[in-house]
Amino acid sequence: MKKITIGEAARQSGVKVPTIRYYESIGLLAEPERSEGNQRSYQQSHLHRLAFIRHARELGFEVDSIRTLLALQDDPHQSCASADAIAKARLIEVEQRIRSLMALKVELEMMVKGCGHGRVDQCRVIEVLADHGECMHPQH
Amino acid sequence: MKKITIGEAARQSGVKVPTIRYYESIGLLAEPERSEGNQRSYQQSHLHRLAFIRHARELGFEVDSIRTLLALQDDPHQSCASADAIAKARLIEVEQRIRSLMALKVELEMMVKGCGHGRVDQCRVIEVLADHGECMHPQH
DNA sequence: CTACATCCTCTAGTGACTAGAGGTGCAAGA
DNA sequence: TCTTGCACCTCTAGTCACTAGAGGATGTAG
Repeated sequence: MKKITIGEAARQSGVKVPTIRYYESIGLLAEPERSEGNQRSYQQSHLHRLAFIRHARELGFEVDSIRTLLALQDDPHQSCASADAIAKARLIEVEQRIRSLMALKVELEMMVKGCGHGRVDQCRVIEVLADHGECMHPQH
Repeated sequence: MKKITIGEAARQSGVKVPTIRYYESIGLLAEPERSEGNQRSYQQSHLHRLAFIRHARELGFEVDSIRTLLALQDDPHQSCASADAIAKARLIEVEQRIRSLMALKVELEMMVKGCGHGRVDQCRVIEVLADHGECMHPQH
């Protein structure tokens, strides 16, 4: 076991140093040993944990969901129904988000296309924003 | 000019009462007149402003961008280049966001599909999160 | 006149960090 | 051995765009 400093852990995991300390403070990452001079000294298991957290955050899972997922990971004999439920809920969110972003994209494209680079009083961007009725996708 | 209370403004604009006060506090919405008893009394112009802000927020514009857009709206003889630039920047963001959400969706679908509803140690959800190498879309 | 909804201001909390102040530890070069 | 200088430490406060709640005033319907 060689000592891994917080900086090294940050480099290897891609999670920033202050963020690692933050994860520790909210109990997402176990407190590591400390050196003589009170500096954090991580082990491989911490790096795995950080990778897990990072990946989950990138996938948009909230810290609370990650907490649940980590607890599940620690107890491999448990049913994975909760993990499945969390992932499914996230999938539904993502699908919803994609749908509304697609609608938004169409609207923004129309705005930008309509803009003749003239003066504001002929500007579609402003006009469309001002009048939602002109919006092609009033469901948002 | 009949008096429009903040509650009425909220109902008509779809912006919540505390949010309207918040917009006033950050200078996004002009301070309205007050009644004898110090209650806010809005005019039609405030409602238009609120509709504009709401729509722009729904489209994901930040408050600062909205501030710029509102300033542009107030001076219709100005060039609309800034409005155009803001909308274009937002469009690029949205396209990027859609791309990464699509990748994410694929990954989540695989996770959920792979989950045999057994125990955690056979669970794809946990496994994929733990090992980014298994991820089909390592660009995120 | 009395309920009662709505309004007021103010402070503090949310999530997930990020920034900065002010100080300590540690390894490498002179 | 000393010193330079980066990396580390803790703590507080700031970010964004709100949201929640306390504690009190106003306005309106019956």
